[in-house]
Amino acid sequence: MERVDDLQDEKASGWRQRAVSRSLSAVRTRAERRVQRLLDAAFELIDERGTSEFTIQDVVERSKQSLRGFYQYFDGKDELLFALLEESIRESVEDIRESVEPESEPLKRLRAFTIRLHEWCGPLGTQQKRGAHNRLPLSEFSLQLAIRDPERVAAVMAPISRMLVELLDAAVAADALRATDTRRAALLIQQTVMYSWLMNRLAGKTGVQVTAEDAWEFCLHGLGG
Amino acid sequence: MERVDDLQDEKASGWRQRAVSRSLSAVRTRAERRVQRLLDAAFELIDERGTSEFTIQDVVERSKQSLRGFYQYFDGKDELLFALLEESIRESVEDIRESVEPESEPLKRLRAFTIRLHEWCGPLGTQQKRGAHNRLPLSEFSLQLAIRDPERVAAVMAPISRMLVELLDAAVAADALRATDTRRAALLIQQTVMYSWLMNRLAGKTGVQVTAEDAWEFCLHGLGG
DNA sequence: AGGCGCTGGCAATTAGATTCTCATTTTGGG
DNA sequence: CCCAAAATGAGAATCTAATTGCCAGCGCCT
Repeated sequence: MERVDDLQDEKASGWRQRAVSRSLSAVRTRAERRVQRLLDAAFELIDERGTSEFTIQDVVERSKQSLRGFYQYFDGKDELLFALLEESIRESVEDIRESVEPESEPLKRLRAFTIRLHEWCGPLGTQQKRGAHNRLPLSEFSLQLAIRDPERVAAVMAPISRMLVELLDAAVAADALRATDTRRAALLIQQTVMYSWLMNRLAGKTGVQVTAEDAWEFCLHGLGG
Repeated sequence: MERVDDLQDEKASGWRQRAVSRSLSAVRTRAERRVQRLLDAAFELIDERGTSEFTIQDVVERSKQSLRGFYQYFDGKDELLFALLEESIRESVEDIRESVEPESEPLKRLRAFTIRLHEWCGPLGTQQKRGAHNRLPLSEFSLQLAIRDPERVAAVMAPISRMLVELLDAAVAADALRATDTRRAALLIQQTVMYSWLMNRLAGKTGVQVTAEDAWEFCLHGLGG
């Protein structure tokens, strides 16, 4: 399905481009629309049901496609999930970057990153952002996927990890923080921030909750700030 | 492995009661032996395969029971999983307590707790403990179960949480630590320590790993020690 | 026009969990 | 020791959801 003469053109930037041949532009357009519909349908289901447990059938029906079609584009359910996760992380990275940019001091930048990331991973606060998706279900499956395919998840989350390491390096360089290994520090921060919703859920009705601020304070001092 | 009979009198754990309460005292002994066999078989499978993904069939065959029998004692697979988790946590609490007792200073006690808990939740180190089970698969479970039934998991982990809060309260009382809310602090510590194996797995081959020591330092400073 | 890949619609297959049925065995009471 | 009720064992049947297979149109490219 891939033609040699297509490869000499501009460098493709994402999986979307590489996935479909350009010589068959009409087919490609159709295919992309199709894939997009599947993704949209899946997102809708997640938002509506507040859970990541939909069936392929649901997705197919909602998107008015056929099972046959689904398996034409995705090797299986996991592939769909990864695609959703990738898409979602793309959005969040963009959003977080916007949130970090206006700050100039290394520590404030790091703080902005932390707080925003926390918001992205947890349940929607009272202040719903634009037409953003309900991200909790996605966090849930990132957890499940991390258990059965950690490398894949790591790859998908790489953009976030990279940004975090950069911010940490900057902070260390500016002497605002001391950390022997920023990558290790990044792991600790990610864990604390991205999955605090899990512990909050476990805490349940006891009323104790770890807020974005709490998480930030904990990380900051934890790294000796 | 045949240490079941003496449980008849002492206070049985939650799942044990639930599982056996249906049949009354006479059959009880037999029933308990049966339940125990199922649990042993499940533990064996987990240890051998290093994963928590066995089928009920496997368990039934290994324990020389029948499906009928399995469902007589457990309402479903989740019940079995919870039973295993409960059992495993019982062991760990015991072990952690032994590890904490010899220490007298509040901070050292807290440290002992943290380090030991970390060892319990992660992959087996080079120093295998007694006939201890491979606990990583169980940690994986606990994570999955925490996603679909958080309250239940919270209940099962309560003994650990309680111990931690006590240690924290003691440390705060001794002025060795300042924390506005020890329960919140407990959540953060649990999260950092119990699930660092997940992040380590995500870090994968990059070589960066969070050790028990790292986790402890992070928590200690994070809480302002 | 003709061929071929893309598609829709569906039946078939697979894997596991959970239930059901029936023949046997065990238990408790007389 | 004998019987009715409860407990079991074996294995078939049912169910859910994912994944594949099959076949007949349809539209695009040459």
